[in-house]
Amino acid sequence: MPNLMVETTLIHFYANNKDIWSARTVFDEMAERSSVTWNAMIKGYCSQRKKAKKCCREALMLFTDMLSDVSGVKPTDTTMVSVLSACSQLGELYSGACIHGLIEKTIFSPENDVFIGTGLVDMYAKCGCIDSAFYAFRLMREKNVLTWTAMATGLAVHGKGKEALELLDTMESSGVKPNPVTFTSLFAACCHAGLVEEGLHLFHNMRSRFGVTPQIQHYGCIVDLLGRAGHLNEAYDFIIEMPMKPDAISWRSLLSASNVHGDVAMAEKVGKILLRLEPTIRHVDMADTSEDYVALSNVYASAGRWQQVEMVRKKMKLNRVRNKPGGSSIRTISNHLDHDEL
DNA sequence: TGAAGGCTTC
Repeated sequence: MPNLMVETTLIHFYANNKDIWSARTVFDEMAERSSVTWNAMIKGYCSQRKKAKKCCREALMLFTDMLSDVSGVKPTDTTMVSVLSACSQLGELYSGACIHGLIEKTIFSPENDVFIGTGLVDMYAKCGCIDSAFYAFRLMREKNVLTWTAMATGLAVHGKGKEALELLDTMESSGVKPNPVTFTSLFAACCHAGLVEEGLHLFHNMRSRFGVTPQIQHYGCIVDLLGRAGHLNEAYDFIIEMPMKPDAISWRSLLSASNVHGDVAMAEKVGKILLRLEPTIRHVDMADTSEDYVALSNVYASAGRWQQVEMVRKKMKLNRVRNKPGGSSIRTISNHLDHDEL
């Protein structure tokens, strides 16, 4: 006879191992479910990398099922944190705001719960409401490094680089130490606001002042920072001089910057390096590698070099790389639980 | 009140 705890653990196990469909089968066949069971399933959906949007929609649908479940099971703080994350990933402001309302009505105040508070900051910021994110942030009594980082990320995507750097000072004086993720967000903030000097200064001081050793993602951010600002040769040299093997992300951002700044020679050089990288370094998923072929093909197309465009297309076919359709993730006005896939 | 939960560059 299966038992509730064993089956719930099994849902965790399948979801953590990327087999969300087996997790759902276990969930559907259970005779009895606790809130922990529902949370395991909802969280499982929210943390899938593949088909993330579809899974986040499933999470929100399951959440409405949970609300109307006749067994009397109630959402908990864990449930709310998970569904806020689903809204963030989907850019679903309407659903996020509804869930915020539900949190205020049913559970404790978000300002006293660092998990829920951080979830709200993240949700509002990712859904385009930086003011609401900042309001939720200010109300929180306890803020940890994840809360500060979520706020910095929000400021970064809204182009508020100076404010993000000021946030680092306030964070420091509050006694919270930044972590490697915080720096990734801060560099992104500098990048989107064109704060090249400030970003480089922070990069050179992050170890001595904050005790955080730069990792490959930080080097990637600096490449992006230099590239977007048009310092393409500097960005190239920066990649070459990295103390570790450069990853595809660094090369890809330089390729994109070369395209934006119309430097066909640099774009061609970088595009070729990118395609020479082993597929495992470029991406685990073959579908994603199409972006690199398309990018290089676009370089040639913008320069009117149609023979090379054709050559890249042929190489793509030869390597059986399929083109991937694009999509948008911001949905402010929508039926918040519709079933279509983006 | 856990079998658990929040932040990351192209």
